[in-house]
Amino acid sequence: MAKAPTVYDVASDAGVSIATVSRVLRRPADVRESTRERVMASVRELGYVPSGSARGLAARRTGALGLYFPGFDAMDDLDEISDLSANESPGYTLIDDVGGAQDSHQFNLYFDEVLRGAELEAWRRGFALTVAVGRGGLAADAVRDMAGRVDGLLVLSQSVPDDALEQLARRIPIVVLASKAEGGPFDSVTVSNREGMHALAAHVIGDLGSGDIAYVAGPLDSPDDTDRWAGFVSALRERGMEPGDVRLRRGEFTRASGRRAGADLLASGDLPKAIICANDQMGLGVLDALNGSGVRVPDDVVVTGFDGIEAANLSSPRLTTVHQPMEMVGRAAIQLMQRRLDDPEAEPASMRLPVKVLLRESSERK
Amino acid sequence: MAKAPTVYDVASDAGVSIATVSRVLRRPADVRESTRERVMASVRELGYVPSGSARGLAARRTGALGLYFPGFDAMDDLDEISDLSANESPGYTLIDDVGGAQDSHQFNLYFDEVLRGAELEAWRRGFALTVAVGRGGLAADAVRDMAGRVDGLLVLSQSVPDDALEQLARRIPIVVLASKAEGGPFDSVTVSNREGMHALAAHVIGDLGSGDIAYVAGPLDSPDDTDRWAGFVSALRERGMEPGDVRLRRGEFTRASGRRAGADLLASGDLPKAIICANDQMGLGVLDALNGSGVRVPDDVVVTGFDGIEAANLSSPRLTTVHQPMEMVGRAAIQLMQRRLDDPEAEPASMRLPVKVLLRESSERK
DNA sequence: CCCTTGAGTGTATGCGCATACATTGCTATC
DNA sequence: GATAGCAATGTATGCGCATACACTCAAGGG
Repeated sequence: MAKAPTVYDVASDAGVSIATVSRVLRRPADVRESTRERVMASVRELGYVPSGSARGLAARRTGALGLYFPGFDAMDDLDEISDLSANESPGYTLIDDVGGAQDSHQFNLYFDEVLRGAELEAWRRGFALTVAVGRGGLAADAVRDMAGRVDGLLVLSQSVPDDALEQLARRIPIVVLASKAEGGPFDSVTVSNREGMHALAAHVIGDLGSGDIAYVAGPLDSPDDTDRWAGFVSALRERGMEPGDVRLRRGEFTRASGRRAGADLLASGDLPKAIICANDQMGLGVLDALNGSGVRVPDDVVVTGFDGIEAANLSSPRLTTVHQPMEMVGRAAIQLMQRRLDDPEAEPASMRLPVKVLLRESSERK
Repeated sequence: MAKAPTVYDVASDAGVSIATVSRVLRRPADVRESTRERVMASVRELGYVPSGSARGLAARRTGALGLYFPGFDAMDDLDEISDLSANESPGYTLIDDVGGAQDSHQFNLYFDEVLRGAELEAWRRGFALTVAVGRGGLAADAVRDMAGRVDGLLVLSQSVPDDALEQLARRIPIVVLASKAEGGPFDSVTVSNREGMHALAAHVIGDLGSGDIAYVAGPLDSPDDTDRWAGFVSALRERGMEPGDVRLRRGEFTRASGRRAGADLLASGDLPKAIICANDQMGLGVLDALNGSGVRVPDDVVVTGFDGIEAANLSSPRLTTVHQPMEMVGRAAIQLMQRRLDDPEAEPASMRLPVKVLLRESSERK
């Protein structure tokens, strides 16, 4: 790895000054064509690549945006993969997976899709995108480090302590994703959790006629859960019902906890007419429990989820759900960031993205 | 956004020199504790965040690694999401999705998982990870820009023109993912495509007894397809069969092309005993075609896929497949990069990662 | 023929940090 | 009590680029 050539090398090779080299790269129109070609030839010949650090320092902008997500502390089973001698192994393992768990680690699909949208939009605008997933307790440090190297920061709500965030906001624009509160001090992107659940619940209740309903909620500290519950309650009230009229169970947004909730309801010997779940994983878990017991969905019980994950589209019956536009969340965040960079003084804005209520076989009789 | 404080501001606030400030942050042990605390207090008070650009320039390393993936040109339907007034909308759309397509855009799950692995491993090593997805014809430019801002580049095979890559390799370490050829000039990570398909095919053929087999291949220009075919052929030969003894169809790695292949085989009126597909999407397509026609899988026909995507775990019957360790690919790539950064003169190395052959209901009779 | 004008290029500087080297003030040593 | 030795800190410099400003030169105007 020879020492990387710099503007100086290119300049002397092409017989011009470094200013001209820089201009050829940044404002080609300002340079005579013959000069430009000479410089470009040297650039190619030397394999010159401008230093991002030097550019960033001189121009006072890095041209990169940062995306920070909270991680799952648990996943850090930190084994080295192997030494290179792995090449000697047979290269495969035979596994009898018949009857294997249909459960699956689909845990951070949320991250994946948001990232994809953010990357797309960042690319369109000429930004690089740097990603970091928080792990362990060093969120504040990690995000701080990131803040030093980007022009703007996209942060998932709750992933960074509020005080640390406000600190950073003094230096660098911040957009909060999936913020619980619109109208905070930051630009933010939210999803119509509440409206979506309201629409879904209203539909289910309206179809049913009867009010015999169970609600499988998520953890108490989840803002998503709070919003969805609020939407559900408002739909109830429209029908003259109260939260007290509903059988409420609380899970952890996991398929296993959905299975438990479903089994409990079965065991009670008195199934409700509908089981509304605060997310898809739990909805799928409920389906698991019911499918194993001869109960027919949707004929005996209607089941719904929330999120619109892929597995909800592949279950049988397919799960009625509310699809969150996760990729759009990423894209919208970058758009808000662009706006903020263009006009640092603008009032904090909030984008609320629409959801799609997908009525499928788990709730619709043909 | 007040002007960001610098080392100079912190130094004067704390009554020390900038060298001391820098030391407090980088080599705390070299500074007396009382001084250190004074400096840290100023850092906190001023909300100081070190400039990544300046650090990178002075230290000659950016502390970031880059991950470059080819994109899907088609996906760029570049609509602006909306103005901020979207907040006035109802926030949801009701969609009757009964009988909706179970097909799904699972297109860049590969990207997602590799990224996740790379991010994890980069984080462990204190690197930031910058991602870019190539779009349009500017791969060389985009990757060049990226090269200027990272200490090392991970590149998916085929995503960057070879000459551009070799150019860059003179300046910056490069690791190629899913390289077709081990033993090239670059460090690379590959997956045991060939060995996996060999094992799977040998298992199927052995079970079957008979040799009546169809193979649904992918596009001719796919290195993955080439390797898998090679593994398949070697398994055939072990049984004394030749490629000519097999019915070969070629698809495009899509579910639709799998459906077509399945329909064709059905229409021939003479189903083979096994249909080996070069990827899961096509395998699922074949299942789609067969499921609609009363043919029983695996009793009448065995069907297999390759890749281990989630949908293959959720189909009915569940699809026997070969699972690629995509997250491991990302992790291994970072490990190779670390090694290369530690020892720039090391011989190019290649890691071949093992796959898992997952025998499931589409090939196994109980 | 002198002056103005503008296109094209060069010179000089600063961006914010890390770090080699110099300096200071102690303590330990004899 | 003089000196070597070390810990703690300061001074000065360069990293590679963008860019404000200065300069040159040729064409056009008076």
